[in-house]
Amino acid sequence: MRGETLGEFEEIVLLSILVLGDEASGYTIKKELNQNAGRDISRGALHTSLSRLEGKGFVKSRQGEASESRRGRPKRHYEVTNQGKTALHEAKERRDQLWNRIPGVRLELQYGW
Amino acid sequence: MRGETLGEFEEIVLLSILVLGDEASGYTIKKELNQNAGRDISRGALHTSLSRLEGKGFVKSRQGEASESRRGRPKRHYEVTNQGKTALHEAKERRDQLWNRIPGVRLELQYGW
DNA sequence: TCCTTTTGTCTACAAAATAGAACTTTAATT
DNA sequence: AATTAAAGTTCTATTTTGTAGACAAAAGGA
Repeated sequence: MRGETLGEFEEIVLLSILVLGDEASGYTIKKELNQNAGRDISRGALHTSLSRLEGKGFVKSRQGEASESRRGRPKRHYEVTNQGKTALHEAKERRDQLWNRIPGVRLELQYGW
Repeated sequence: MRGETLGEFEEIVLLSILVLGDEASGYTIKKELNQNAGRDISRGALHTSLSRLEGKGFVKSRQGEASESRRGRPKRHYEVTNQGKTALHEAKERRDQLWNRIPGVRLELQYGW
C-alpha cells in the first residue's frame, strides 16, 4: 500500500482523540469509540492502531503523571500531531469534493434513498 | 473484521461511481480516481475492490452492449446499490458527528494548523 | 486468421483491522 | 508484605482491504 493514507479506522481514532482533547488516553479513546462511533474494539486492537499512527507521525504520546489519587498504572496521553491533523483534513477534503460533485445529491437526500 | 464497514479506498470508489453516474465503467472510474481523488491505482487493484464491493452488495454491474463501434472487450457498467448509498451516508454521518464535536474546530480551521 | 486495442480476471503479496491472552506497573487495601 | 484492582502494553495470530502485474478474453481491423 502507500503508507501515506489513513485507514478507515485510523481516521476515526484520530478524530476521537481530537474530540477528547486533553482527556485522550487508551481507556477514554476506547470508550469514545464505543459510545460515539459505534465501534467496540478490543484494547489490543486499539493499541495496534495507535502504534501505527504513532509510527506514521500522526500521533504522539506521553506518559501521564502518576497518582491522580487513583489506582493503576499511570495513563498514557495521546495527542494528534499537526501532520495528523493535516492528513485528516485532506481525507475529509477529498471526500467532500466528491460528495459535492454527485449529480442530484441534494434531491436524493431530500427524498431519502 | 466486521465486513460491514467500508474500507477507505472502497469508499472513494463508491463515491466516484456516483459522481460518474451512467458513465461509470472500469476505465472512467480509474480516470476519475486518478484525476479527482489523486489516486493512481492499477486496473487489477480497481477491479479487486469493485468485486469486493459487489460481494458486499454495495455495487452491482452489468455487461455493456457490445459494439459502440469501437474495439476491445465490451465495457462493464457499475452502479451503486441503495445499500451502498446507505453505507456511504452512515460513514459520512459518523465522521461529521465527530468533526462537529472537536472543541475549537472552527477557530483552528480559521487560523490554519 | 492474426494482430491490436480495450478491458476484465487471476494470483500473489503487503498493509490495516481486529481479538485475546499474557504480562507490567502502580497504588490502594488488608 | 502480600494481595488485588486499575490501567496499560505486548505478542501472536487471523481476516479484510489495498495494490500490482501477468494473463485471458472480446471485438474490430488488417
